[in-house]
Amino acid sequence: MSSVSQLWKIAVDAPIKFILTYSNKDLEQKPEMGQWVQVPLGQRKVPGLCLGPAEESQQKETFVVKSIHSIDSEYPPWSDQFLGWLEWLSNYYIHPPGLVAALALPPLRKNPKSKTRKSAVVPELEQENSLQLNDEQRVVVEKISKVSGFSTHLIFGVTGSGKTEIYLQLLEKILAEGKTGLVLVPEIALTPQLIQRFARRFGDQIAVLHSQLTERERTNQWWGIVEGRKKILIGARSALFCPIPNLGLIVVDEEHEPSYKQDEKLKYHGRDAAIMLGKFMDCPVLLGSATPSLESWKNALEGKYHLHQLKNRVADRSLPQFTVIDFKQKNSSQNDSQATKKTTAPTLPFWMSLELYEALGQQLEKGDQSALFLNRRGLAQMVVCPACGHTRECPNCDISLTLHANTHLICHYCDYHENFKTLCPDCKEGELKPLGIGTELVESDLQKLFPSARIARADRDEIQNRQELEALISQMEKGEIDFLIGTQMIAKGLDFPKLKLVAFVLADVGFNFPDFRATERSFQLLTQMSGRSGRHILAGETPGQVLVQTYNREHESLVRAQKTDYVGFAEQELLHRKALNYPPYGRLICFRVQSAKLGEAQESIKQLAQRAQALKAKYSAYENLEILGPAEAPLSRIRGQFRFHLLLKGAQARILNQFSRQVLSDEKWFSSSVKVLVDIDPIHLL
DNA sequence: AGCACGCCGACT
DNA sequence: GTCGGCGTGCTC
Repeated sequence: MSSVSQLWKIAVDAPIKFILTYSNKDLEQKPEMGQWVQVPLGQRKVPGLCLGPAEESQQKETFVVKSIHSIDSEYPPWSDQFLGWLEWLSNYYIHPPGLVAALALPPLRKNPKSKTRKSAVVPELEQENSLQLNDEQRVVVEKISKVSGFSTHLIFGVTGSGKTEIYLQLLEKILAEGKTGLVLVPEIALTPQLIQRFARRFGDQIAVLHSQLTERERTNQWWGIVEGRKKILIGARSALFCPIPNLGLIVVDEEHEPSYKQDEKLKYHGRDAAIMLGKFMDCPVLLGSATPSLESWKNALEGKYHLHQLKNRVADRSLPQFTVIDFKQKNSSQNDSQATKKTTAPTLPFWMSLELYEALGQQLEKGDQSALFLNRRGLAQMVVCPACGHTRECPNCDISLTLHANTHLICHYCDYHENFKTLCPDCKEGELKPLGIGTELVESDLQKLFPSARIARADRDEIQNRQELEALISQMEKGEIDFLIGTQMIAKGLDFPKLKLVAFVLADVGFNFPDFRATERSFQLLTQMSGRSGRHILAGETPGQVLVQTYNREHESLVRAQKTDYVGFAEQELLHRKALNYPPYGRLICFRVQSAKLGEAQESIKQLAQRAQALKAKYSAYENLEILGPAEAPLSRIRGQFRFHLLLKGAQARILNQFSRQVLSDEKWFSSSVKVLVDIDPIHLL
């Protein structure tokens, strides 16, 4: 037993707001800062991260200090910098320190006789040398490789301008210096195509982490990095939590992607957390996007980030031709135009313009591929009784049920589903009629119009996992698909040489979202999806096509996307944000209260708001802070939980954070049947 | 997150 | 009578 018993700060793997104190009296050796230990907690034993010695004076009399059970020697001690980053996450996002720390552990114990079995996670491929850079790319690589220590760089370049090659060459330089690299990619863009590209360049120095690996695969990849056998980690946002030794560069590709924000548990933003990690590790951080988030764009304009612009597509590739089809006009003149063309065109479904029909026919004739984008799943958005107006709604959620396959009504927010019966259950007279449009309807209508076409659909119903997505990608590559219909899923990272027409079935779906970021997101989606069309067509050849069907031809996002004018779009949108003090000017924190009992949820949000108002009135530091609400959440009930929220808006993140802690400091205010959730820098307010 | 405790409905 | 459903509370 050690001669002197000391006290230690331990972040335990349990949802406890505080860092607990344990002694080392039962240990042979003292623990080290950054080491994992096993500690008794209540009736059980849990892992805990040692954050260093605790001062005796801090000790309260209200509890009996227990002793650390054992030191877990499986893991090397975490570095001070990495501990600092974990602590920052816990403080900034107001999340229990031990739960943040636990994210940095692999899912399984090390396999003692792990024969470093050749994993299929990273394919073995013949290595390729780096490509010749064009002048623009070379300037960026040179500038970034000159800086040392922490700095943030925004690489703003259109689709096809060669951002990935810049990442690859900078990573090569980092490897040559004996350091390691981290590349973050949105989960959906982490395709075999992308992994192969890295594997061809870096061979077996690559490790990959994403949610679809098995726990054993993830554990093995984790150790490959931690033990230094692998030098570059490519992964979704959670790869940030791998304690990479000797980190020299962090890349965040498609930094504008909303999926970088985790919206449960620790609600961190992968891009922001990556920048902080770069700060703690003192290494450069690269953000890349063709449509930067307004947050990053503003930081670049203000000189907080270095801005690197790529204006040209590599190898002289051409931009697609972008046509907008105005449905408002269409509906008044369609009868005429169809009358004249009656001999050639069949009666078209309501969602399809003659232009789209003809363009699709041409693509089919040429043997080229087309993609139809619609951000809505199912056959019909809702079913309505024409006799009494009844709509089928989810019994657990505040939402109408979506019709699928003409047989099932499904709730898109919980797993509720029921058989579709046409007789109205309310008035027992009318027949429920499908209303609205979804990907299933597009698919079935298309098949009727083009019986010979090979059609595939890519949405959450059709593509359930990575294997299915990979199968679809390979079908597209082999040219076995003529028309690809899809949601968001087909907008990211896919690159098909024969895809020469991209159509937006109804762009308006994105415009009317009740969220201050709706315009930004629409612009990003339009631009991103357009970039999929004719990626490999050279200047001078017939360019790819983009067709956008809309009722709102003048929508800011559409007008700017058509002109490929990001800078103009950003300037305009920043003015709107500034006027309302929304991000990136003001900062937001969203409190959400939820309970199965309506009354308790209402009562709690009221008390929360009152407490917030009282605090604001009491301290002058808070006088410029806005308290919006309380209000019913736009989706007022999900999975049987009633939801209310309160939005805080302020100029400084630090003040907002402090305010939120004070508001939450006594949760005794709420009955324990209600849950209070805090979302720092929320991305969507639903 | 677990795990215990405690309070109500169903069954050998 | 007890078994076990889950709502509630606590963890140095």
